[in-house]
Amino acid sequence: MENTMEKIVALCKRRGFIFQSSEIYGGLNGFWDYGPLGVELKRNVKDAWWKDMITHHDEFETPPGAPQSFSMVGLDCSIIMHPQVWKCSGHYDLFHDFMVDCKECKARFRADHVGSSECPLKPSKHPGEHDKCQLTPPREFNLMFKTYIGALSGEEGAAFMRPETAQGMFVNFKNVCDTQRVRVPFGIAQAGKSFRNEITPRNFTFRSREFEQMEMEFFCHPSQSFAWYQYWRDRRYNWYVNLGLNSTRLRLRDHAQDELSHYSVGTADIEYAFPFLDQGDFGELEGVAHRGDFDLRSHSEGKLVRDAAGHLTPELGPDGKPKYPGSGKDLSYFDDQTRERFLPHVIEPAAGADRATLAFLCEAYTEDEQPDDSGAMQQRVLLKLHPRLAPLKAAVFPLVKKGGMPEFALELYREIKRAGIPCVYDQQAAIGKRYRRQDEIGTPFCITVDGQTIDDRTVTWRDRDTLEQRRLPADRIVEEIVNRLKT
RNA sequence: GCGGGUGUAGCUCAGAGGUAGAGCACCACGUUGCCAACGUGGUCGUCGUGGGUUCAAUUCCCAUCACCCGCUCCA
Repeated sequence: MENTMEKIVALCKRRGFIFQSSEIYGGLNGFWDYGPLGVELKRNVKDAWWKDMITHHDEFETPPGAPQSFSMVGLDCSIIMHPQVWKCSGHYDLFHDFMVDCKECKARFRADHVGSSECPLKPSKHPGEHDKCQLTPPREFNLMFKTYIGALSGEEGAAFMRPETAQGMFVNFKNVCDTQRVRVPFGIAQAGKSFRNEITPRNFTFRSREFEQMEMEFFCHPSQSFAWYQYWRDRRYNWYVNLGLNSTRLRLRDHAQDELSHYSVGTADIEYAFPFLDQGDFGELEGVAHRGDFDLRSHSEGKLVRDAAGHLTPELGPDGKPKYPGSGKDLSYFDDQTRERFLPHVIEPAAGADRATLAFLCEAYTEDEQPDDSGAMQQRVLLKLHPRLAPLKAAVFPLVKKGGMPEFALELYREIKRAGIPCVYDQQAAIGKRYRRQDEIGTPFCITVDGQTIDDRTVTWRDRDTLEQRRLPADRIVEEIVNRLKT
């Protein structure tokens, strides 16, 4: 089914979910715009996340599987931060490579790894050692977007647009502790744009250069950190399942030891088998990482590296001082109950909002066959989106444009809108076509006003997935929609 | 960054060196009483963009941009 993805991309464009950025100018590789329906869908994804993380969190109750109760707070940091943030986080070095291409064998090597890389041309060992090798000079690859602060764009004003939202939460750890009366364990959550100069943006919105993240940093006592890691890993996986990714296309995968980042002591990915991937391949939706005390230490002492004994210590420059000095601020936490001072460990569930949105779209895309008015089977395209995620929750139709039906339907439509529920009114074309139009954009409920409505104020409630029809009093429609949105 | 493919109406696509077509969609009117209805009428394109060859280019050539596939990359 390699063209399933093409159909989804075409549907996204045709119905106004996702457009290519700057399309009238020929498009821009790696950038995408969300249309009128897409913005609703993606906002619903982010809202679901924010509400489940922050708004609906009960800090007095211990959730199932959690070691204890805890607090959650939100944050919204600037996209451009002090350049030192990225030096201490490790992004500056790791995202900033010099690469060498060989024009003969079409291979690319990191400039600092040429001596240890293998040249495809035998019998030479390393790139550049064979007579045929044609290496380009080292070229700079900046994986972070560089920008300039101030109207005079000199190098002294150079800065970067954040490649992740996480650092804003580490940098504000002390501010949150000092102002919010929170106690460890607690989490800080943030959703927002991030930017990475991906070498190969591809696969629709999956790998974009501008994208949105939903990240949370959970600060806990080191002795409890592994229990919290397991809690968040399972809880985040179930979040996707409960919102509709409940097929075998979703999986939770623990990283192997050699796959772990330089700072991580445990990481699990929540992955989805996107239709654009090969059979058996999965793409990352969210990474849940046990980051230890790497981040708070780095922003305090300076950028850390692992020494010969395997311990994290500040990386030193030629002068014997930290290569990238930290803030020098004490970011430890004092527990006034246990009289203990410690540097909290961090569990980080970091999700891609665009990737989640795309996964929900892919999972929802369904083709089935339903009989038309003459009983012949016709193909139907529908998005089986969870009602919480659907851009529109309901559509109201008059069965035909006469007999007072449009007036009644319009009034019902307005009542639904006044309740704050995204809804459309449509009296165009035949009733069957209107149902199908809504199916294609994932509207879960259609309400039809007919002749009987005028007599007894009941309407037809039609379900997107089952096509089932029920008769309900018009006055109970808003209540019914609200109830269905809670499940 | 490399190699291959693609780019024509909102969508799916046809087309030929002589200045563009179909189906669907969309809009109007009428009809239509629950799952992509019917009739009549109507709107839509600088043929991805820029340049070249030619009397004439959407068609041939070059470049460029975007998308797809493969390689490379992916803290």
